[in-house]
Amino acid sequence: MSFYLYDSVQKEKREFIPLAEGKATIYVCGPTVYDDAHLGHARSALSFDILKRTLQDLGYNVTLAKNFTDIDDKIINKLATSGKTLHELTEFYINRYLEDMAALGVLRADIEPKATESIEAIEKMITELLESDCAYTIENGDIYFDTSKDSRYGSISHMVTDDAQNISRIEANSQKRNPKDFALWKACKEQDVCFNAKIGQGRPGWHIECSAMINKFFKGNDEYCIDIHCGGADLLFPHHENEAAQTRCALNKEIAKYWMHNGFVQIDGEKMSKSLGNSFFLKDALKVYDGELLRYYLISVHYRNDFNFNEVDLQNSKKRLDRLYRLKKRLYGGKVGRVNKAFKEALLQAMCDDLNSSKAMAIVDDMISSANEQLDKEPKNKALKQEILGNIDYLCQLLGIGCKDAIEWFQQGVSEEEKTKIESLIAKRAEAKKAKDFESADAIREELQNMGIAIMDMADGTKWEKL
RNA sequence: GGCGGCAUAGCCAAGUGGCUAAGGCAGGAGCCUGCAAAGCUCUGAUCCCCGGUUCGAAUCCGGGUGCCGCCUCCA
Repeated sequence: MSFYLYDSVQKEKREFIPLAEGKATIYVCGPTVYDDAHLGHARSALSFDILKRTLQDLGYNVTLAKNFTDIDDKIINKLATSGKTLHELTEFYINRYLEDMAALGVLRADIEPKATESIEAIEKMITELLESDCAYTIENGDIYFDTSKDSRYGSISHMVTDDAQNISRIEANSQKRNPKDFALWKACKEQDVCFNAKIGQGRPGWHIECSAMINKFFKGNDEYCIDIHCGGADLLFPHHENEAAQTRCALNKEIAKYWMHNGFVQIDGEKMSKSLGNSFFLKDALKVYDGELLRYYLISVHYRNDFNFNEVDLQNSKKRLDRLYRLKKRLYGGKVGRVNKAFKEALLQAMCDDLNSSKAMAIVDDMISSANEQLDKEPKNKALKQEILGNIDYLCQLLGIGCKDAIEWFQQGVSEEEKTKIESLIAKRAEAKKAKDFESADAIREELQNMGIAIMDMADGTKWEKL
């Protein structure tokens, strides 16, 4: 089965043909670690997590790198008030990021490079750029990239290079050769964090990190460094344009063969930003909602579309995901068999079409309905039960959905004490039912309802769920 | 000012030239149930507007309207 992805540079779906047969190299632009991760970080991480899972399922040996930008203006600003060292501060947020991603079921990257641990590679690349006159040093010691030296500058984002037409908000800097030139290295100034380097004491600019780290960790071939370069839609310009330019000038090849960009997350139809006061930290969302539910909700919309996060749709997703767990609960404790071939093919086929997770989820819904229907007809069919559990198992592997324990899923946030009480009320109700005292039975059901517990009488006894 | 994206039933959301426009939530009907719940079945849209191309368009082209993003740090 071939994998097709929408290349956001060529603006069309392209068949994935890797640089090296059987291997896939992916680089995802990760977070700048000066604060907790928000829903946008989650969306990006999830988009490329399902990319990795799909390629793995197709048999590719996938190497995914996701960087941490751990030196940057915002981090330095935060340092002043935090009382921490740079390393303490960034480690703190890196760990919190990783915790959140784990809760969402995002697989750990194979390589997690940090800018501060790649100074040598960065310095080497800047030196090469200086030697070929693609970079220049200004009076204060800052080193800039000369965008005019790259004839293909603009080919990634398709932004026009004629600055007369482009009312840019780029600060005028008389020492820059071209308005679009950007800093590769920022020379040490007061109260700055500095690294010792032959190119002068200072710290790297944002764009050079990614280019240097990709070159450090991936060999690529004569034409490209890696297969797929991923990131948020906002990174296309200038970040990815600049990455590509540096790599062309320093290494004489393209940084990536394919580019993928995920769409934005809005909150209730508005852009998420601190100034609007609607920043939605994952940590806060995870206090209220299960990580797998957030995952399910966030991948229910195709990764390239914008995503409008809101409570109503999230609750809709909860109900939808509950259906899957009810099916899993129905087969609780059973042996997990092999996945149904047609189901697997259909799911994978959907994912191979530029990660159509939305379609994949519709296929899952169909599987759930038909499984319930068959189970109604043949409640004792062991092979059937095993296959359904096999399907759910595969779903967990491919999409990271349906991985949790089905009983626990419906009992989240219920204490042991409450559970005992619920069980005893259910036992009481069973007695009342047996004695045909439906009035008492219904009263107990209402009492449970008021506790936020829904019950359902099944063939093998009464089951309950936390609403 | 430059560049780009989106507009599908009450809501969310697939589909990008051709069989009955996926799927979910909400709503309606039925089966099941002591009654419910859960589960199953049935039930809903000429695809923002106007032109054009085509035997045929939600899907392609042109023009509107509306929303959003990038051009400054941003996933």
